[in-house]
Amino acid sequence: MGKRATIQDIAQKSGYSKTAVSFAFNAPEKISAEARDRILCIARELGYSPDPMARNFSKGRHMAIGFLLPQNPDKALGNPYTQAVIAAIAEVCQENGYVLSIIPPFRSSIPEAVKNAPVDGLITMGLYVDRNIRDALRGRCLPVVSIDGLEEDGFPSVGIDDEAAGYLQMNKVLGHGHRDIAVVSLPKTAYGKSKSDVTRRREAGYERALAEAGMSLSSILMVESSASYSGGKEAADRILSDHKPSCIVTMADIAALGVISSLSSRGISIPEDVSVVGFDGIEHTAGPVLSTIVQSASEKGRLSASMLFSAIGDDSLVTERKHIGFAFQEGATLRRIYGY
Amino acid sequence: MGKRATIQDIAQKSGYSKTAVSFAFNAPEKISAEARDRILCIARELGYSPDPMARNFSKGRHMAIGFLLPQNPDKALGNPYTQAVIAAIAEVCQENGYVLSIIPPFRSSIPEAVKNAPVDGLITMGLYVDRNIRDALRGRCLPVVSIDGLEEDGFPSVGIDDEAAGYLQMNKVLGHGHRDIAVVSLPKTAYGKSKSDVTRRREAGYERALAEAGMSLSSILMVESSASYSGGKEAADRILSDHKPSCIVTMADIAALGVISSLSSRGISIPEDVSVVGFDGIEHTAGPVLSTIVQSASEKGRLSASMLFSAIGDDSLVTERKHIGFAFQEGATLRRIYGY
DNA sequence: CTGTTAGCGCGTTCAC
DNA sequence: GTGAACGCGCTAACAG
Repeated sequence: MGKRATIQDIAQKSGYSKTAVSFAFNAPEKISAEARDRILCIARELGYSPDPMARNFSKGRHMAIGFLLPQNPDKALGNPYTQAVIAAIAEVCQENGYVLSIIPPFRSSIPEAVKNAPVDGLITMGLYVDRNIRDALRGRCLPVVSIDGLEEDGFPSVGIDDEAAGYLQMNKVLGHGHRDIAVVSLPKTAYGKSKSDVTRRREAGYERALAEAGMSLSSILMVESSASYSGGKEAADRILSDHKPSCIVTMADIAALGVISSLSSRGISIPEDVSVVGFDGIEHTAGPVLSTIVQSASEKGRLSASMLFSAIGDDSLVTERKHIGFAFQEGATLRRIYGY
Repeated sequence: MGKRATIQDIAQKSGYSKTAVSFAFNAPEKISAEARDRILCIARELGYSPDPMARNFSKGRHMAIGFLLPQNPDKALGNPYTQAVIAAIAEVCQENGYVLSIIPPFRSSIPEAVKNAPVDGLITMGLYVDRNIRDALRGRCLPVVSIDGLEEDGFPSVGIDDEAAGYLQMNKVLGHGHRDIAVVSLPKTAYGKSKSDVTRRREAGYERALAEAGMSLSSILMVESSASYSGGKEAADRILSDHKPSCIVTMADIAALGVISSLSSRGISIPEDVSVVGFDGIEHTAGPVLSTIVQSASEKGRLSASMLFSAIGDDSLVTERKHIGFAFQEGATLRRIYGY
C-alpha cells in the first residue's frame, strides 16, 4: 500500500494553488477550462482523488447512515425480515449517494456503539431505548428514526398498529375454528427486563380477539423465543412437550418456519394436524405459503430512510409516528376446522 | 439538534488543557486520578464524548470496512446467500470494533463508489474488476479481499474450487440417471461483456462430468438468469417453453427456489416429474430440502473479513487465494432414476 | 473573472 | 501536565 497523493502534491506539480485543485474537483466553473484540464490531468497521472475522510471532516459529514443492531449480527441478521428492511434502506442510501453502515454493539455495549458510529444518522429497529442509550444518542446530536419503536421514545418512528395486527391475526385463527392455541412470542429486551413493546401491543390485540370469543390470554400457552429459525424450533419443542395444540401462532415468520421444521420432523402434518400462523410476510421461501400477517419490509425500510434523510437535510425535528399498512395473507398453513 | 461540546469546551470548564482531556479518555494512566475524575465528570455534565469523525481523521482510520455491492442493493441483497456472507462479515467487524458499510454503486458507478467510500478496507463478492474499478481501487490504496474473484485480479481472495464443484454437481445429477438436463447459469457481468468467471469455471466442471458420460455441454439447454427468485422463475419458464427436462441444474439456490415455484404452479411435482439441483446451501427455507452444493457462507464471510483485518493491521500484502470446502447435500429435490 | 492566501474543523501526539 | 504542530481538503475573503 503506497501512500496517497494529497491536494498539495497536485498543487505543486501543476503549479496551481490548493484552492484551484479543490475547485477543479468541486466547482469546475470557478476556474478556467485550461487550469481545470491541467489539474485533472495531473491528478489522473498521480492517481489522486480527494481523500473521503478529509473531505468529510471538513464538510462535517460522514456520507453514511447507520442501522443499529440491537443484538449481535448473527442473531439480528439471521432474520430475513430484518434483511429485507436493510435492503430497502440501502436502496434509499444509494439514491442519496450514501453508504449504509451496519452497527453491531461495541463490546456488547449499544451506547458505546452509538458514541463511536461514524454516521450522520441512525435507524433503529426493535430497540428498547434505555437511559444509557438515550444519553448516548443525545450526546451525538444525530437524527434518529426508529422502526417498531415507541412514540414515547421521542423519535420519529415507523411501524404498524401492532394491537390491530395482533387482533387480526388472532381473529383469523379463531375464525377458522381454532380454540386450542399456543403462541410463540418475541424475546424480552436485550437487558432481560421486560417484554418488548411490540410483544405487549400484539398481546393486547390477542386479548381483545380472544375476549370476543369468550376466551382469555391466560387460557392459551405462551412461550417466548428469539425471532429465529432455531428459536422457533425450540419453542415448538417446548409447546409439544406440554401438549399438541390445534394451532401455533408466532410473532415472526422465521420462527414459524422453525416451528414447521420441528413439526415436520415429528411427522406432524401442516395444516392437517397442526396449523401454523406467522407474522411479517417474508419472501422467497420454498414450501407451503405461510398464513401470516404481512407488513411490507421494503415500505418500512424506505419510509424510515426517507424520513432520516429529510431530517439530515433540513435539520427539522419531526416526532411523528407513521403507520404503514398490514394485511392477513391466506396461505396454506392455517386449516379451517369443520363447521367454521 | 444542538451542537456538540468539543474538547476545547471541556478543557476550559475543567481548567485543564486539551491534551489532558484527550488523555482522560484515551490514556488515563498519563494523568492524575484527580485530573481524570474532574475531566470526566465535566464531560459527562456537558454530554461530551470525542467526536468520531475528528478522532478518526486524526488517527487516519475510519473504523469501518466496506462490502462493495456489484449491483443495486435490491438485486445484490435479494440473495439470502449474500446476506449470510454479510452477516458473517459483520460478526468479525464486531469483534474488531468496526462497523460494516454496505456500499452500493454511486450513481451507477462502482469506481465512484470506491473513490468515496469512507472505509479502511473493502470486500468484494462476485465482482468483475475492470480497468476503471482497478484504477479506483489503486487510487484508494486500500486493502481489498475478494470473494469468488479471480487470482489474476491480484487481490487476496476466498472462494471454492468452482471447477471441481461444478463437476461434483453435474456428476451427481448424471449419477442419478439424468440425461435430459437444463442449466440455469449466472448472469453476465454488469457491463454485459462476458460470462462471469464463476460461471466459466463451473461450466468447465460440467463439461468434464458430461464428457465422462459421453455427453457434451452443447447437448444441454443453458439459460442465463440473475441469482434471484424471480430470475429462477423466468428461467424455468424459458426452459419449459422449450421442453420439459428431467433435471434442472441451477447455479444459485435462490434461483432454484424460483424454479421450484414455477414448476409447482404448473402442477409439476418435484422431484417426481422434474428434479431441481441448487448451488450455495442457503438455510432456513421451509419445504423440501434442496439437493445442492453447499459452500459455507459464514466461512467465506469470516475468512475474508479476517484476511482483510490482518491486512489493515500489519500492512502486509498477501495475494493468496484461499479455498474453502464444499460438499453435495443430499436433499429431496433430486430423484434417482430407476436403474441408477 | 481567475486565482491565491490563510484559517478552519477537532482530537491526537510529540517535545518540553 | 502543557503548548503547538499536524492531518487534508474546503471555502471566505481578497488581489490581480
